[in-house]
Amino acid sequence: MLAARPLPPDPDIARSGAVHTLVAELRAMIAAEGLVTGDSLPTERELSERFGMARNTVREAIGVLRAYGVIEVRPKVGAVLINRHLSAALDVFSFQLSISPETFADIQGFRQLVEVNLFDALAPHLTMADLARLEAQNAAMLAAPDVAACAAADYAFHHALVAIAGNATLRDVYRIMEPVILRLMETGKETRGRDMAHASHAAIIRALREGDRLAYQYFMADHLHQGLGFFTATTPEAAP
Amino acid sequence: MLAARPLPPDPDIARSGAVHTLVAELRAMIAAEGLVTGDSLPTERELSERFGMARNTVREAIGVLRAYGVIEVRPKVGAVLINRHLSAALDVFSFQLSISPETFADIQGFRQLVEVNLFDALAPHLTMADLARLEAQNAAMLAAPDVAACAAADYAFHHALVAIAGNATLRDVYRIMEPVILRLMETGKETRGRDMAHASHAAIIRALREGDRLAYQYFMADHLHQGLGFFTATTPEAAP
DNA sequence: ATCCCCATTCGTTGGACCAGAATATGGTTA
DNA sequence: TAACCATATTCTGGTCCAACGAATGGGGAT
Repeated sequence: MLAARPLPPDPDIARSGAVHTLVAELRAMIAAEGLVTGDSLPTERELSERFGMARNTVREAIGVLRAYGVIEVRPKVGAVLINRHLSAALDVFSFQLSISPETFADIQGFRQLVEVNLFDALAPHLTMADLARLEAQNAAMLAAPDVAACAAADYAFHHALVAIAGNATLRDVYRIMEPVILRLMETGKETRGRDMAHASHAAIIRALREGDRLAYQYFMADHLHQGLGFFTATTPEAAP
Repeated sequence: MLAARPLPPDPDIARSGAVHTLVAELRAMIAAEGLVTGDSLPTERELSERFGMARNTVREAIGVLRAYGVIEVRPKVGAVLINRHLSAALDVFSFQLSISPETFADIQGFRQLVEVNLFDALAPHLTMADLARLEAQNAAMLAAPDVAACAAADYAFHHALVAIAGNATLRDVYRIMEPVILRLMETGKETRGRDMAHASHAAIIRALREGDRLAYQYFMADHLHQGLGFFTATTPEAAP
């Protein structure tokens, strides 16, 4: 079962076959007919008839397009064009995202970079409803029955914070990091307890409510630094 | 509206159906059996028998995994695990037909958030060689023969900047966004010329060399704001 | 306008055939 | 006998076909 081959001499993905050609033809057809987001493709049977291929082959090609975030197929209505390429690409990227110490460090560093400096992107969109939701999520963290639920609530708080900024790319990036962040938070909860995180969140919310940029940055940096501290102690290699 | 949804983080994508569950099960199987790059999966017929699904369904799931860059299927050999999810993500994102103005603004906003605040993550790792390379790339942008090459050099500059921070995950995310950033830069070059970008880059490098955090933030924000400004000013209605 | 029924469409299944590659087989020769 | 090469066999993926179930949108009846 274990492959003994050194490495495939053909690094190229299969560029032949009916499915691949059909994907290319569909792409060309979309471009030729000027279809835009929201338009729908013909039915599978019609496509199979038009291109002279079996419906299973058409389905496989459509599956590729769906995995690529180009179309979204709804039963009875057909395949409609969507604009979710980046989300799909990030999904693909994160499919095998390993939960390793390096990834932990990367993502925690990314969170510091983003969340501490998020205030300016956040403030213009912030509403009272947002603040109420953040407080509800913070309360839910305290009421969580176990560590996993607590970590989930913690993640929900930060994800909601990021979502308020209204940047779909940033939200997608956070979404793909969710499993890693959850693991990170669970470990943190086990070592530090949840009260500290709750207090930090409350301070962050207060700073947001008062529009205090410096206070927000201070509390957020402090909050994230707590999470970073525990695990840098467990990673031997953090240099160059 | 805030009903306690247990698990669906993204209700957009279809998270049901035999194909999706099989993808998840295959993913779990790979993790459970500790399969690594080079190992091979059972045959389609064996999988269909083991999971009680038709071979066509198994094929669709395998097609998804192949589109995700997780496996590469060779005739007679079967599906072997590969480690190409990053390049697969690049393929996915390059596949897109048209880039919407929303995506442009979105990614530019993401870049602002990241790159403007990158200084603190950058400074500890910055070396003289890094500065020299940045200057070389900036010079290359000026010497580029055409707009595409100029945009490529521009992207190389920013990618190198992000890479210096030493965050591999962030660097990969930037690589995934490369096609869109390139398109963005090409359009910018056509309207604004390259001298302005070159001057901004030079100012950024100077700020880095002098360790001037505020100057770096100022010039980077200005630089990225130019790119955003042109685009928001010239957002035409998408091709109907 | 509302409700109900039906036709259409996707989702999935089971089976079939074909081309090609890996392997076993058998014959040939040193 | 043993090494070697050509052939036959046997998998495996790639494609196609026919069919059924479930869900849903639309059209007709009220």
